[in-house]
Amino acid sequence: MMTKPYGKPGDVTELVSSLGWMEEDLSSQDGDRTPEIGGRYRISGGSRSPMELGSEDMEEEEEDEEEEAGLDGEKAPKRRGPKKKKMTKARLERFRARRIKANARERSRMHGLNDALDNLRRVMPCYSKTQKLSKIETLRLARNYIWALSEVLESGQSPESHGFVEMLCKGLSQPTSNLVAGCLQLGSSPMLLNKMDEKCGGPGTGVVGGQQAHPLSYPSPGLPSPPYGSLEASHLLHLKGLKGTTYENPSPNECSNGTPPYDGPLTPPLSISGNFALKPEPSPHDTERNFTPHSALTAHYLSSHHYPPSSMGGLQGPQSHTLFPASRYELPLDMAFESFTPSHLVTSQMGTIYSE
DNA sequence: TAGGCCATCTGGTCCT
DNA sequence: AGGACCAGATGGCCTA
Repeated sequence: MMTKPYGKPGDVTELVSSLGWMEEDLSSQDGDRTPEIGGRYRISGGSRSPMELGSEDMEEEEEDEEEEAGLDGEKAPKRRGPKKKKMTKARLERFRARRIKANARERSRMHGLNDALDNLRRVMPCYSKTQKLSKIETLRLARNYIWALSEVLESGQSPESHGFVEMLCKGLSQPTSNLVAGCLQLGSSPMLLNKMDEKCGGPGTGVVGGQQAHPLSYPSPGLPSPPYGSLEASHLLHLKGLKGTTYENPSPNECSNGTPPYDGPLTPPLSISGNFALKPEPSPHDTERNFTPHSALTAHYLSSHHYPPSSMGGLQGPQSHTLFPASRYELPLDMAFESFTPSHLVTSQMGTIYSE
């Protein structure tokens, strides 16, 4: 996949040529994601670019000559801090090489972050490959989703209730709220559509998590038409069918849809849906923290194990001894959004999920 | 065209 | 020294 080229002004080629750089094939640093324009690497051309600063000193061949403050003027204010060493050619080259490597790492890091966000999007109540939630909306919805699910567990509120939808939509933008509301209204009037073609199980199978999924879609009046308003069926199905569901967790890689499998350690919220509970005994696979988008299974598990709501704050179940430090799992998603105080339910569950 | 969102570059800070 | 992480800056793309 080739991402869009950098939109930055300034072509490093000039700088490279001025330095005597060979045109490097930078693709080795970042795979196919290396941005190129016309085969040339582009970098920012900010006014403070060290490249430009350095280029002025390039003529200097003296090695590491210290600048004498006051050489250029008796009134010149003395600079504080470490004296800047002159950018010799060698130093400049090292600097650039470092910078390019750092840029590649940073790109890679951000791609990883985006991949994680994509994984998060996939477990949201409404997921569309074509109309992605923005990053901020994804986080907001995730927070609300956790909150709403905890309410389902704690108060027995129906996931089909108006309140559930309201919780999900709290603080979301209008379009996202419409999307979520539209998706969840499906719960009472599902329509069969082979939406699962783009989900797990391949075209027509509709198999999600070992169950026969009922692909849902929502042609909501006044709402953006699908796929904007498409629904990840498994969520609602599990929300609706918390009782008596036999669940076999598929491999995390089974739901790839052509996207890279998610094989890294899961962040706690994502792991709500892991097969944490149905295998009391740690298996060799437990360390992989299998992941499937069926968050409501947590509810299923907890309810089937008769965890009273009162115990959620200090989980008294068989695995309560494995609770993780609360500080680590206290929903950082809250962040700068409006005040949000979910029960400790989810936090407590995390300890269970991750018991090893 | 303004505003939202995004990808990227960059320099600073902290840590190993 | 080098990597991870972060926040600010910048510019492109898209949509209302």
